[in-house]
Formats: sequence, C-alpha cells, structure tokens
Amino acid sequence: MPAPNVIPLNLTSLKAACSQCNLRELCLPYGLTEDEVAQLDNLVGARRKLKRGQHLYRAGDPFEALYAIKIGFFKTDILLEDGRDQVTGFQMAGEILGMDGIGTEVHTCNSIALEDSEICVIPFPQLEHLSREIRALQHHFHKVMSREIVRDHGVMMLLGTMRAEERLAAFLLNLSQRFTARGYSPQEFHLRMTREEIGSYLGLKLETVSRAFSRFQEEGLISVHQKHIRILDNAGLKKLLSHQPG
Amino acid sequence: MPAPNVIPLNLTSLKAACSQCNLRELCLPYGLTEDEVAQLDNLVGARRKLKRGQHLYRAGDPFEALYAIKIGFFKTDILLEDGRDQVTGFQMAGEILGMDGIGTEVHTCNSIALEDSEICVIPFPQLEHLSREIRALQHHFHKVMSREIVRDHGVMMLLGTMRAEERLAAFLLNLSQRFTARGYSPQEFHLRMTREEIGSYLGLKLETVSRAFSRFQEEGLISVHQKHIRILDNAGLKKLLSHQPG
DNA sequence: CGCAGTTTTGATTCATCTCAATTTGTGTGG
DNA sequence: CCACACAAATTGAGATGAATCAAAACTGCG
Repeated sequence: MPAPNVIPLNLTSLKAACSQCNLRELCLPYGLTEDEVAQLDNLVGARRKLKRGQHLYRAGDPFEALYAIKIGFFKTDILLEDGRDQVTGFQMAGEILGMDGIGTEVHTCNSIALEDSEICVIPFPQLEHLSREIRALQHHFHKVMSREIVRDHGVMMLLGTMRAEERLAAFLLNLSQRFTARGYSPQEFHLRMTREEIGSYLGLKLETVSRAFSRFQEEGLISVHQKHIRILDNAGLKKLLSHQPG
Repeated sequence: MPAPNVIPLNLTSLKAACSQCNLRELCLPYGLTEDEVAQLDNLVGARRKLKRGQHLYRAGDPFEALYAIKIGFFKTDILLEDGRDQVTGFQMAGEILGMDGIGTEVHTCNSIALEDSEICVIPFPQLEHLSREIRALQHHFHKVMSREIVRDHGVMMLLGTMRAEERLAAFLLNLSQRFTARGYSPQEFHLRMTREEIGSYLGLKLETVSRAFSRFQEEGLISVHQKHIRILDNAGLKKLLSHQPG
C-alpha cells in the first residue's frame, strides 16, 4: 500500500506529456533534468489527433503554439496565388512544427498530416515563459530553430545545385537516417507521400521522380514497390551525391 | 555647465553600441525600452571591421557569437566536398549573421564581406542570458530566427518552382524592398555581388543571369550598367512573378 | 597601359518538362 | 467478396529552357 505522499503511477502518467514520452530525447525535452521535464509536462497541454489529410494549421492562421509530433507524419507546403505550390518539408515523430509562425504571428505555410497522427500542443507564450526560467530548455529550443535553418540551407543546396537523381538519392538517405534515429530500419521503409509530393519537395515533376526510382531499381541501388522502399546499396546512393554535375 | 549626475554625451556614445545606432529599429534592439537597449549595449562587445572579400566566419569554425551588420554587405555560402557551392543568402545592414551555428555549435556556412564592412559581435551565451531577463529581447530574437526560416522557405519556393526570369525578378524586387527599408532608393541601387554569385543564389549559371538582365533591359523593365541597376517598371517585374510556369 | 576578372552574346547540347497512354493500386458499395 | 471508379504510378515520345562551350567586349586595378 503506497504512502500517502506517493502519487499513484497512472495518475501522473495521465498528465505527463513529456516525462513518460519515448521521444523525449528527440524532442523538446532533450537535455533537461527530471524536474525540468516535469515543468514541461504542465506546459504541454492538449494532445490532438489528426486524420490523414487533415490540416494541423493553414497559412494565414494566427500563430499560437508549436506542435511536437507524437505519432505520425506531416508535410508543410506553401501555396502561391498563381496556383504554384511547393512542399517545404516532411516531418516525423519528435520533430517540431509551427516555427514559421513566430516571426509574423501568423502561419506562413500549411501543415498537413500524411497519415493518422497525434501531436502535442505547446502554447508559445508559455514556452517562452518557461524558457526564461530553464536555461537548458531555452538553449535547446534555439538549437531546434537553428537546425531548421541549416536543414533549409541543405534543401537550397539540393535545389540549386543537384540533378534529379542526386536529389532523390539525398532525399532517400535523409529519410533513412531519420527513420534510423527513431528505431526503424534504415534499409526498409514506407513512403508516406506521393511521387507528386516528393517531386514538389525536390523541385521535380512526378514523372521525373518516378523515372529516377525506376533507374535506381535497374541499377540495383534500391527496390521499389509503390511506396515501399528497400535500400540495397547505401554506399551506391551516397556515391551519387559526391559526383560533379554534368 | 551640466549637473554632476548628467553623463557627458560623448562618453555614453562611445560605449553605446545599440542605443546610438540608427539601425536600432531593424536590428536586435527592436521593441526594447531605453533601459533594455542600455543593457544590450553592455553585451555587444567588440566591433569588427572587415575588408571586402574577408571571411567573418567559415564553415567549421566554433560558434561563439552572432553578428549584426552595422555597415556593409555579406554573402553566406556552403561548399560541398565535391566542389559544388551555393550562396545561401545576401545580408545587409541591420541583419543578423551566424544563426546557422547555434544548432551544432559549429558554423555550417561561410560568411564573406562583399564590401568593406563593420559588424557588432554579440556573444551568444550572453545573449541567451539577457534573453532570460528581457522578455522583449527573447521574443524578438525568436522572431528574427523564425523570419530566417520563412525567408529560406521563400528561396526554396523560388528554386523549386520558378523559371530563370522569375527568379531574377523576385531577387531584384527583394533587394529593392530591403534597400527601401534602409532609406535607400527603391529604384536605383548597386549590386554588391557578381553575376556568378547571383546565379549561385538563384540556382542558375552566370550566363543565364546575364541573359535575363539583358532581356529585362530590352523589355524596358530595368536598366543595367554592370552592377548599377535601375528599376524602370516595378509593376512589370511583379507581373512576371504571378504568371504560371511554362 | 596592360592584364585579369567580369560580363555579354552566340551556337549547340542536354536534362527535365510536357503531353499522352497504360498499368497498378485503393477504397467503396452492392 | 467482387466489381467499379478513382487516384497514383509508370513509361514513352517529343518539346523546351537552361547549361555548356566558346569567343569577344568591357571594367577596373595595379
């Protein structure tokens, strides 16, 4: 029988957003002490479930919170008035969505679930408040934002200097590496997005993406069955990246 | 004769990095009270002058500080092992450099002065310290980072979906708008970078950039004499952007 | 004044896009 | 459980925008 000052386990875990979460080390609580994570628990209010295809937020929505992906897979995209659009990123469990909205207090892109997903709502004013108290949280949040900038630079590099097959190889290697960090197989995974979405992200048409997949398969680099990808020759894909254009 | 508690003006202005700076409203001190700006003054230690062509930092350098441009013009670029490189941005007075280094504690790109320049060094640990005390500083810094992310998304859009002339038009309009915000003419300005650097930023070859300039001139949209640009038809440039590809 | 770096312009090539047809896969309702 | 409709993916042929290669003109710096 527990002592009166011991809170029954299931009662805490109901509230505990972060302290019981297995993504802790990939997400915002990284590097915090137990006590500090407990403070984050109080901040991370609601969870929200999204069905595949549902918007988490839309361009133009007022910015109020960041979102940590607990389960699922998202894309962000920008839609121009003339109908052109571009996928700006794909996000998976442990990654933070919504930082685009801080600067203007309005979201500048759309965030859409590519599979049934669940996210944790992190109200931004409260995150800033807690960041002023917890140094490690502040610093880690800055790192998360900075890494997003560096990631974007990588995409600029890809779009600005790489040819179609190099882009796709870089994309696959990046996904593989992120799946690995989440405990999934580096060689085998399921694409959650269509060829068109991949193309939009990589600045290519869907036919070009499809042709590149076929070519990789012919060359024995990967095997493709629809959205199921198996990487057969990791080194071969990497080699594609380090070759001169032309 | 001044009262004893009045500090002579030239003594304060010697130390005052931000409070006497005319870029205050474009830069980090935006939105701070006088007292708060005075606290920033203590933080912003050294100024540093750079000659044209000099590096402010290089990829691989340990990250220690952010830099605010006081005078001058910079580019940032990434160099891949295989020799490919990409200009990731051009920065002018009032803008903040170095945020790429926060995430990994190492700079991930090179920052190079495109003209003789002067920057203010903002040691990062001290900026984080002061951000924990000054809410407005914390919030504004978050906005600055977020805007960098949104800017990068714009470049991704440009590289992913626009044709050569659209990219160049977008580039010129962006420069024009930023010069305007700094009190310079929106119609007339001097490019600080070469055609090759513009091309690298826009994902084009220098010949393509040159041809697009010539075409704009033929069509009466701008006049070009080497690096001197005069925008003759702002609306015409804007119209170029809102047209479907193909 | 001469030379190196930059820019312009032309001719040709090539990667990717476009258009089109077909195949494959997925979800729904009878 | 199967059939149907619709969405996604593959593949081919031809068009096209930008790259490449090449040469000439211009600029500015020592």
